[in-house]
Amino acid sequence: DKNCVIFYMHQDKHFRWEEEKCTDGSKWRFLEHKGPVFPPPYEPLPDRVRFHYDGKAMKLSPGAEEVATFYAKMLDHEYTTKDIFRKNFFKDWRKEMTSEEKSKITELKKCDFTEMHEYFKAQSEARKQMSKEEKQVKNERILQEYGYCVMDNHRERIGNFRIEPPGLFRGRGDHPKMGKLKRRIRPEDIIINCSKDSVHPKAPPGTRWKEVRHDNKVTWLVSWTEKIQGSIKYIMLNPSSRIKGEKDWQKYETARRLKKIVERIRAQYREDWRSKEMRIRQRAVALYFIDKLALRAGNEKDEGETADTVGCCSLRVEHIRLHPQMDGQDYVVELDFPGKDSIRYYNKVSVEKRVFKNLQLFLENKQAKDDLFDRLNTSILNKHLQELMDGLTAKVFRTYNASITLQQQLKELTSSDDNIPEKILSYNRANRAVAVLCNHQRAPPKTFEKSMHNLQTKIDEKKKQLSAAKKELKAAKADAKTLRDEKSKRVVETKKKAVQRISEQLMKLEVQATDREENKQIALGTSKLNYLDPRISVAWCKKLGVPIEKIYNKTQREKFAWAIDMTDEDFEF
DNA sequence: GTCCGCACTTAGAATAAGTAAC
DNA sequence: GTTACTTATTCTAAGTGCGGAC
Repeated sequence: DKNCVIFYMHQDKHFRWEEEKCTDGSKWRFLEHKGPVFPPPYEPLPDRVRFHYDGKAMKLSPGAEEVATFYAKMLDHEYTTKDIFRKNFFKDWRKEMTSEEKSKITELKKCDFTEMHEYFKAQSEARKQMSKEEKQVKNERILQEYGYCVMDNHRERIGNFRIEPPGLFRGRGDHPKMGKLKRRIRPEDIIINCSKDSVHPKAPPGTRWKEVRHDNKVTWLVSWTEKIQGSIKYIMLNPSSRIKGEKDWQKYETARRLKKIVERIRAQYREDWRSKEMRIRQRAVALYFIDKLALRAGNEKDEGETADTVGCCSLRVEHIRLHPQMDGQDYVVELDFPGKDSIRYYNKVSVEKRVFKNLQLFLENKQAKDDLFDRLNTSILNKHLQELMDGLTAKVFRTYNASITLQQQLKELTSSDDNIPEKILSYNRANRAVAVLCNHQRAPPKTFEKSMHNLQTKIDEKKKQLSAAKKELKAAKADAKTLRDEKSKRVVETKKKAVQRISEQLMKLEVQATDREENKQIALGTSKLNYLDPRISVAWCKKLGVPIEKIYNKTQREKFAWAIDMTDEDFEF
């Protein structure tokens, strides 16, 4: 049966497999869990920790105090300097005040939260001082009780089994709702999903769930509606689970099917650049961007509710500039737009003449705020892609291009003669090429300069050590030449080994420095976790004798257990 | 087509844990 | 043992894409 999926996975060293998946869209047959873990209730501040308004100490009602602490905790965060954040916070805070407080506290800038801030800083300091065991015993107990569920005969790890604690909404970029109050979630807000014939999770004493349902067409265990955006939040399984692993595997198999026909698709969209129909030209140019530049699809977003970010289909005139000539290249397209998480995408790319001419056409008679692709959206694009290949959507191109790039780069950069640190540097460089393609950026770590400096100091020291060791070797050799006895020969050998060891250490440090410098603003984790077929990495490790632990940490090995299990060194993406 | 609800993947930041240096 | 820094894990926001109602 084609629809049957056989899934192999190691867990607890027992070979485990699932087969005969149902084809009716059901995701499980049995599901039992203990429900979510709620954050602890609010603990009022001790009286000595005071809030000041307009220079005077003021005791707040518990409700108002709790919301004030959310702000106090963020005092040294940039958020609290932003107007929108402050405005949204103050508005929602006032809703929690008694009428007396409301009439007194009328301006945020007269509020002084510093004592509260200091108090929380001291608390988190104290928490750090707690012994390892103290923290772990409690965490471990909760993890064992709530961190696992049973799904179809297997005990599976749950991803996020804790309910999000109340706080202030931290939207990314220029988010219009940043600073708004994220209310405490109550059991009455929560929907439980589990098997009818399982032991249902108990709501905390004196409370009840909003609903208990038994829907095996979905994978979530717990859900609730988040009131700031009105979206639904879920508790789902850990990436190491069968249900996630299988889906992940499927994702890469879809990308591999794209590989087989991608040249045909490319030929077609190039053909479509000449279409008589505007909608087809737009579709073809957008697809070219998605394929060549690994752009995201770009769904529409509700204006005013979210930060203004775009993807391919939602690009506007203001995000693109055309340069017939630039830096010695023809037909240069300059793209500059805020992407997912408001990360800036900036790129100058030389394109084919037809693409350039089409873009000129799309821009004609338009204003800065107008859509570049006015006859296109993600739904139209994906419908077209679906016709080209079963399961093909815009994001499959990102997966495909990321994985194929890793495979090519690994081939290009690594040689079996390299030593392990060199191989790992090459792996990281291949990974980096993908991260650059996918525009995975990070803020340079706060300690970056210092840590680079420290590393350089280490390198300098190691260099001194090396020259000293070389000197000693030379002297030993001279001794051996004159004395010609066994003992001095042995000394030469030891010194030789020392030189070798130290120069190896130096090389390692230098490689590390290069790696770190090149990684300053680039985040490798996202591509490694979400875009790179793990079988490419596993095969590479096997072929070149690199231990898998050098590439994947424990969590990653758990997530990719299926790939580690099934892949031999000949695997080709 | 358009809109909307829903479920799921992808994302960088924040925080915790681990480790090396002192 | 403590501190300083690195790495792993957690957190939750922000995307994608599907399907159904109109």
